Amino acid sequence: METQPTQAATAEPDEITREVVDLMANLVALFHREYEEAAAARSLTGAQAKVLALLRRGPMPMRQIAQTLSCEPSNITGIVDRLETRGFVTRAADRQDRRVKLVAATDTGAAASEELRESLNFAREPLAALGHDERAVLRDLLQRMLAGAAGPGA
Amino acid sequence: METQPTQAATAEPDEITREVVDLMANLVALFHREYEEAAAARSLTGAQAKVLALLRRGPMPMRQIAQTLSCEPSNITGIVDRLETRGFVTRAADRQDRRVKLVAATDTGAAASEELRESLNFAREPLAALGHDERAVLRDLLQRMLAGAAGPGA
DNA sequence: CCTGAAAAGTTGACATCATGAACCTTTCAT
DNA sequence: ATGAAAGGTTCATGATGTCAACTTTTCAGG
Repeated sequence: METQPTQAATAEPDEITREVVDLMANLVALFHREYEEAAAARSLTGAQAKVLALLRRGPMPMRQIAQTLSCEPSNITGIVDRLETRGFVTRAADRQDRRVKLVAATDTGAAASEELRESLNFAREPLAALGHDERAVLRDLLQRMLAGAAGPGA
Repeated sequence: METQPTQAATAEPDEITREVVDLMANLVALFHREYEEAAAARSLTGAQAKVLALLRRGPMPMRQIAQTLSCEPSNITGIVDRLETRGFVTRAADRQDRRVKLVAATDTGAAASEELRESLNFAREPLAALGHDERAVLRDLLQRMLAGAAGPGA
């Protein structure tokens, strides 16, 4: 199966590409809704849940959080403020560079984040429509799509 | 490796499902970022662009917009207000039911929405890695995933 | 026909998110 | 030692989102 050269990767998308884009848009909307709902069920906002999810791998400087989420550092200040007030994260100065504030999830915060992740049955429902082999095909296709673009959670 | 299934209530997420979910999450993040950027490049917010996109099929009552986007009607009021101020949409009372306000895209609004849609090269980049036949497979898989869930573009 | 309940939108108050400019502290290169 | 640069914060501002209260319109009973 050599890739059918559309020979116009930047010019005009064909019909199938258009359809896939629309399907992705719907999927994105669906995912977003489920994520917000699951977060709200734990009295977290989507943004707070995203930050908390980032901290699963360990403490992280404010700036890095902002870069990962593609937003301004000043925005993160407020989100972390609210998470800190509720006892989900802590702020600590970095030993090496005292300008840096390392944000770390507390046990409570990590538990909430993990719980939320488990409850995210977004894909469980839609994916149930697919068989095992089809899921494998889907995985391979998605992997190749993401191979070129820089993933955020890398 | 805690492959120990704590419970198999509805479906035990196997390894492939888990991988697909993570891939989807990355793809969703990528798509979302591109969408916001493409909208911002036309001085539209994501929410405004979404509403405008909904009107591609024709005029729509406020309430239906709210239901489709899963938010409160009062929220739509503000978004449509701003779109109307910029001349992207119009509000008109329905003939049959004068309580209903039909929101319709102006030519300018429709053009902006279409232009944004065209510029969404999110999929052009990642999808370029796939051949024509593979894109068709992907489309079919996504279609079946969305068939079960209530898609917004229904 | 009249009255009241229900539906569609709007308004207002309020919290969150997001940006940009100005600012403080710390680091680092001269 | 001095000044530039970097990491965070603060402030002002705008957009998003919810909820409660309100207006207008529709519709069902009496």
